[in-house]
Amino acid sequence: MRILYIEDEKLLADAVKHLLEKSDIAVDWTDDGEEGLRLAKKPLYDAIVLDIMLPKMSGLEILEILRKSGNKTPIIMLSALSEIEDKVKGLELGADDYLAKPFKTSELVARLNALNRRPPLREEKLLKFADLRYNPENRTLNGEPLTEKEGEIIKMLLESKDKTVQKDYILGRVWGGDMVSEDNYVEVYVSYLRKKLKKINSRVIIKTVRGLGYKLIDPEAE
Amino acid sequence: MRILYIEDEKLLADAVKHLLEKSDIAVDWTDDGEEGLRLAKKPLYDAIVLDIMLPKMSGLEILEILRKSGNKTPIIMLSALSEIEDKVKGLELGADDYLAKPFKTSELVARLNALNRRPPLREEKLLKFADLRYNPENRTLNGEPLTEKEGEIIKMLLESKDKTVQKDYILGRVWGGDMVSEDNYVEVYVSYLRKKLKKINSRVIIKTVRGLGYKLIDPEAE
DNA sequence: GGTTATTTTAAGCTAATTTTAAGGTTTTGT
DNA sequence: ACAAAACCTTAAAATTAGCTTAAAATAACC
Repeated sequence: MRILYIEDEKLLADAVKHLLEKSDIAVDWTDDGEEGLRLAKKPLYDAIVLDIMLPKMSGLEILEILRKSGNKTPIIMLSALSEIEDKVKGLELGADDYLAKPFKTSELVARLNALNRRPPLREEKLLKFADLRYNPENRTLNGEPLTEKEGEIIKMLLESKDKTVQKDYILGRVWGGDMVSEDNYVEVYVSYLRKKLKKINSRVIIKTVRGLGYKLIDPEAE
Repeated sequence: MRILYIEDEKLLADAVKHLLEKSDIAVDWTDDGEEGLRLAKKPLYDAIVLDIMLPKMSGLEILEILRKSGNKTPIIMLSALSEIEDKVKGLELGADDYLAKPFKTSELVARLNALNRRPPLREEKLLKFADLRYNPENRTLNGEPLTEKEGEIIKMLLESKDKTVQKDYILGRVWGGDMVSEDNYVEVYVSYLRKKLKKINSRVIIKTVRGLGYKLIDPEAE
């Protein structure tokens, strides 16, 4: 197991690092919040141990930024016993566990192991509309695999529910900005998507809004 | 039931042996760590009761050697109440239970019986999916030995069950963070893994999700 | 220090996806 | 109704991602 340890008390950090390494846990340590955040973004760690009081950038800030960017690495917060408020805040922001200082290293080891025994609990973020379920994780629409462009487009349509998505907007988002504006790209892929909707027997149709773009329609609604 | 009891306090050992035998538990006793290890390797015992403080070789060492060699005999650790660190370490190394000295023999009897009623806790460390069993302890997939990288990758796939694991994520975790991004590493090893899946006649296939990563599929599910 | 196992590098190959292009259909304005 | 514009569909060509192998480099082992 490899963890990132962000802590500004060097003496404590050294001791903890040493003890964790005896328990076969590799530790990368930094005393700097910004540096910590940079490292934390790499998909390298099984867990992050995060002190709340840090120079430059507080542990809570780091936690918040990571979670908002979709990072789901298990995080254990550390802080002085008094800072109860922080505990609540931390767990709210998506920390996985909390340990008050001073703590026994064995306790930390036990919690790290506990965290990593259970699989990382990332929630399913399925996009839904009528009888459609799009899973961006593996790019499947009701089980049917989509290509990258197909996926991008259906995602935009699903995110807008039954609002119209402009063709130019799709073009810009899916094919970089400086396209030699080829509306036909979008048309080709909408055509492919319609074929796949038929294939999976969905009742949803992609309606063309002439001059504007496309929108999803559920004929059974209304 | 027959157990191996490794304990250097002869007086205590005699008493415990006597009492256990009255509860219909056969006891082989040794006061020597090395001798104990030799005996423990025989597939002869339903359980091993292991004192931590031993001459020549500590109980934790014995435990570690046994578990690393794949031995799954249930083990109960004994130690003085104070040695809390040892408790954590012991359970981590794969001990099945822990008893602080001094203890009541009836308590030991109860725990031995409990251990032999439930299947060895060890099982849970195996990663399973369909007909696959991966043992990270000795890095074998249904008995077939894997290399380190192969093991890391199959572990990640197994931990994610049938979710897609991104190629970049694998790259980051298996080959350090700042790689000269070589997707081909992952491709080569996935290829090796597929060869091994065929070799062990598993029905599981590693499906490619183009542009994203890989996931395990059990064709017999669905 | 030599042998074996593992990892990295590289290259040719295959298959999937994307782009291009052309001909057909529908809609809209006059 | 007719022409023009917008859109649809399809298939082929082009491109890209991924697969597989084998050889070279490195690490592990005795």
